[in-house]
Amino acid sequence: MIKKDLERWLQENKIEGKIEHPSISKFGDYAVRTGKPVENLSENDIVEKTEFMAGFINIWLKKEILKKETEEIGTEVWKNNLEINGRGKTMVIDYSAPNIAKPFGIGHLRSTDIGQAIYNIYQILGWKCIGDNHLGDWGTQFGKLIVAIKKWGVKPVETMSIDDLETLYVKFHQESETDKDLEDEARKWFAKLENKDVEATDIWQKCIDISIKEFDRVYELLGVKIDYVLGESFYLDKMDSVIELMENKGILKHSEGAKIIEFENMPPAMTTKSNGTTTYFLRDMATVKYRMETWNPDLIIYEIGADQELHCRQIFETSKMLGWKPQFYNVAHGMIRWADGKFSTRKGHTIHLSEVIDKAMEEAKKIAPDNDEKKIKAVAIGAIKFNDLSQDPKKDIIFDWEKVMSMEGNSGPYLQYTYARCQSILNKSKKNSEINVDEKLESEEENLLREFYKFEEKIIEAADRFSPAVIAEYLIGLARKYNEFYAKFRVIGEETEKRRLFLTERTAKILKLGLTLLGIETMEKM
RNA sequence: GCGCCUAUAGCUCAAUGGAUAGAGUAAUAGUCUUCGGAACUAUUGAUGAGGGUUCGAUUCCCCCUGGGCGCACCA
Repeated sequence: MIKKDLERWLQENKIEGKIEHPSISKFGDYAVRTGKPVENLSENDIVEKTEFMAGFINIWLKKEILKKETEEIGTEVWKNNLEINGRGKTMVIDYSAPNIAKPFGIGHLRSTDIGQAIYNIYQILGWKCIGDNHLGDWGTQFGKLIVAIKKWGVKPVETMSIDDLETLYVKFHQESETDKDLEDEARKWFAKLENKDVEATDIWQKCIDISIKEFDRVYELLGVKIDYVLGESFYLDKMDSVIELMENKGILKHSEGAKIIEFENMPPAMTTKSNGTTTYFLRDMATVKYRMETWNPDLIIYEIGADQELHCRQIFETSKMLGWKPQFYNVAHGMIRWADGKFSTRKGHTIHLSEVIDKAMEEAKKIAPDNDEKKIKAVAIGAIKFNDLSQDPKKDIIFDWEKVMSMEGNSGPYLQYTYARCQSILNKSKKNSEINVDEKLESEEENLLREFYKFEEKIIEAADRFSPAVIAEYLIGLARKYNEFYAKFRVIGEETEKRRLFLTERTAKILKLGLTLLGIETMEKM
């Protein structure tokens, strides 16, 4: 990796400071702020020249090394270099986690596609990755659902769709505003469920079956496969031992009939309610314990919305109190909301993912009516995912129909299109791709050559920052540079065909690798 | 009330202490007898307010204002 070599060289010359890519390319490939010039720099394989300006040492890399690094991208050597970063380390990532009996909303999409991208990024960096879909399949919400089904269900549960279930759930909330007894009834039914009541369990199981079927359809559509689906109910028989551990550590307090854990700088977390039923906090603690015992991870990542930031901090802090060793991180992605601020999910006014996909597919069809269904779908999903992935995860997303379906400019389809464009040239040309760095390059060509090697750095940065957006931004920049080049020069039939093929081929390679990391499909033609 | 996040161009986003704050979109004017126009070129346009730290602040600290989320029997 060039950056590592450069760091070594700087050390040899006793130059300290953060190396960075200058804001403008005319200041070189890298720069270090030293404040004063440094004399007698040692000879080196990678540095072509340096120049002191405005407090910076600007550094230009040798084209020979740029060529070598570029050629390596995607090869075994390259993969091996990346893998060194995380070799021997294990991470578990908790993502997607839709709730049973509720359609897959765009909120869960965010968790799903960011989580999957982080998984892919850590994996290419050599980590052993375990994806765990922690389904919301337990809790008082089922008490509510059972009450609603028994009171207002007009057909047998097993024949209901997931939308029917959602409608009933929403109705429960509306009715319970006036009828206060409903909440109590729901809690009683949940207690029955926890005590393995036959009727409650039967209804619960049927709701699970309906939901899983729907989720599988969505994951298939999104091209997402999560290693494990261990919902909350999986931990039912694993909670007692956690309670015992907490008792032994003396961190469990009794308060108003409930069992809680208190923290110094946070509100308390409840493990057991006054009626004896368990909470999702306790199930989450059992989950951490199970993950440790099963996979012994170094790092556990939660890809969960910012609305559960406190809950996550309580889990992390409690784990620390129990002396558990993994590092924890919560992506705490921002909420999706309208431009005017409101996004009322409680009132049943959610946006379902299927609706977004349908609309995006219509849009993709308008642009290219001749494309088959498969390509239309890949473009539509590419647009939707990219919209999510290209923004800093922790910021809220303003939901905008036009932007979600955008297929121009900074968009997934722009990248897919650029890739297809490259492939089209590569398929037409009969020549080998090859670059001779002694030839004088056009500035658009040189811009490309000086962009390729950064890919590796961006993957590492994305992992450090838990932000796939770092890669998304880079790919947009690369595609833009390629299209600038493309608009100005021809490839096929020119004297310079070989080297232009090289630039085209390398651009395509990175776009494909990068999009794959983001979980976005590429196609040869579109 | 307390805690966490957040404020950059008309709109949606970049810039994680550095050089001239970058893109997309919208608007306007162009490029092309297209190796694929889902493209390219050009013009217009921005750091919420006030302090502080620093050689240097969109970035760090304080305060004010606006927005989002959370704060025990939902998950």
